[in-house]
Amino acid sequence: MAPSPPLYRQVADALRKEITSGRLEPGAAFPPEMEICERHGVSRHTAREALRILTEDGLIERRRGAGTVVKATDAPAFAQSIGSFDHLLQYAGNTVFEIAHSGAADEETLDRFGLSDSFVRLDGVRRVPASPPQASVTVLVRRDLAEAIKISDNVPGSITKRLEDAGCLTVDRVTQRMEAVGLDRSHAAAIGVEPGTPALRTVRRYRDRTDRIAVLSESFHPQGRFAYEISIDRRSR
Amino acid sequence: MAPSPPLYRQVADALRKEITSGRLEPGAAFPPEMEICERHGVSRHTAREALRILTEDGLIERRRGAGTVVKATDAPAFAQSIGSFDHLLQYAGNTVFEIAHSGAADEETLDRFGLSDSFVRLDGVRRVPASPPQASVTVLVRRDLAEAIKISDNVPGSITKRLEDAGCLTVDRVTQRMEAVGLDRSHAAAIGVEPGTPALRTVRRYRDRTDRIAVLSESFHPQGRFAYEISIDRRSR
DNA sequence: TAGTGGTCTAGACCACATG
DNA sequence: ATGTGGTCTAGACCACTAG
Repeated sequence: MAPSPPLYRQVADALRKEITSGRLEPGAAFPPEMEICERHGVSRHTAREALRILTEDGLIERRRGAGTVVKATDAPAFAQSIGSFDHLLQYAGNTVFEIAHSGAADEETLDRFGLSDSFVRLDGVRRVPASPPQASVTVLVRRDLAEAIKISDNVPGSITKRLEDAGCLTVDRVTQRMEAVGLDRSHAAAIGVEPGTPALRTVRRYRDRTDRIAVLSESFHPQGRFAYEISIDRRSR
Repeated sequence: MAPSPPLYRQVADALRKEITSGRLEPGAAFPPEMEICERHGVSRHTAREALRILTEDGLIERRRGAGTVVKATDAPAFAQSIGSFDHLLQYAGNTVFEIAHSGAADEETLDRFGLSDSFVRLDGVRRVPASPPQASVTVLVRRDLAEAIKISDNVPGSITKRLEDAGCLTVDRVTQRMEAVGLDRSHAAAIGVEPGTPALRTVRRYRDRTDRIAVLSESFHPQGRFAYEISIDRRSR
């Protein structure tokens, strides 16, 4: 005989069906705890445990005093977990950002990335010391942040990590865009390959708690020197 | 006056320090619930609530009967949440996988991807009907799965979704690898571009609950027709 | 067999939002 | 003022693991 699942899970599954079946639209009021206790004949603790599951699945939203409302009709089924920036960046810890030029970012550059604040621009390559460059990199740092730290010609690790360690920035969200391009002359020259060589262009926008862009990086990884890997797991239920 | 945080959070923070300070190594035994109750003068429910937080942060691991052990000394700070396969694939819902050739996958192909089981190979393109192809695609489906469903020449959406909907597969983990390449003649011809055109090569491995590879897809997105975007948020604490 | 974590009940007080 | 969800206690029984 299959052992029956715990009570709170049975209640959660019953409630989940109310939502995923479409009988409860997003925004609709959800029954209060006491009603669930009575309807399913369970204690409040058990009902709350069930509601906790639905909350963690993102199906409902609860507010003290106000009540519970339906938030979504289906739950995200997969999650990628990332341990640190270094993991996100997927650079070996021993790579260095070697800066060849720096200065204020011009209007055209800011326009190209849709930036409105004032930024400092750093151009260079990323490599393991004494190895061929892995990528040609441009980093734009918001001026107030760039002034808060000293940036030398050789930055081990990443600029954002430096900013976070210095306490001037907490990154709250990163968006990343990747596409294939052929390298133009300047990027090709920077990393010593032929113009037109296929490359992975990656643009990352780092946002702070106010959702303002704090740092933007654009990098070009030529064919054969880099691959980006992610693993996505089904959420444990 | 700042209101003091709830008891269970205070206990959780105290316990967390025990771990992150390094006084408790990964693998070390963690105090049992009753000891925490006595040490902090709280009820078992409150202690459990604190332990739940540490569990969700991945800092400890609990096993009924066996006890609690330290799992890691720091918690993943970022998480990417993905709502569905369609979101993962980032194809518009109306794209179609048009199959040009199909048959058993040959030894060389299996070797190239490190596969040991027997697979069926499908070659074709992905596109919005009546538009230029977005990508040249090869899909390898494990033979037992391919035989379980009927595969026509035009598959709307994705093969894995089809398999999941039919109930013959539950995908538990997807790994994805992306890099830039120049297109070879056959892929270039399939999507009507010049050989050597830069393209984003994406290989996805879909694994079932036993961690066996169920489906593998390789796609080539030429320059300008596709960009891959992800957003990663700091975990709310 | 002893001790652990998992589930469940009954009851209480509180903070907060809404009418 | 009422009802909501958030926190907390005290106590109980059970399933499981390990010595």
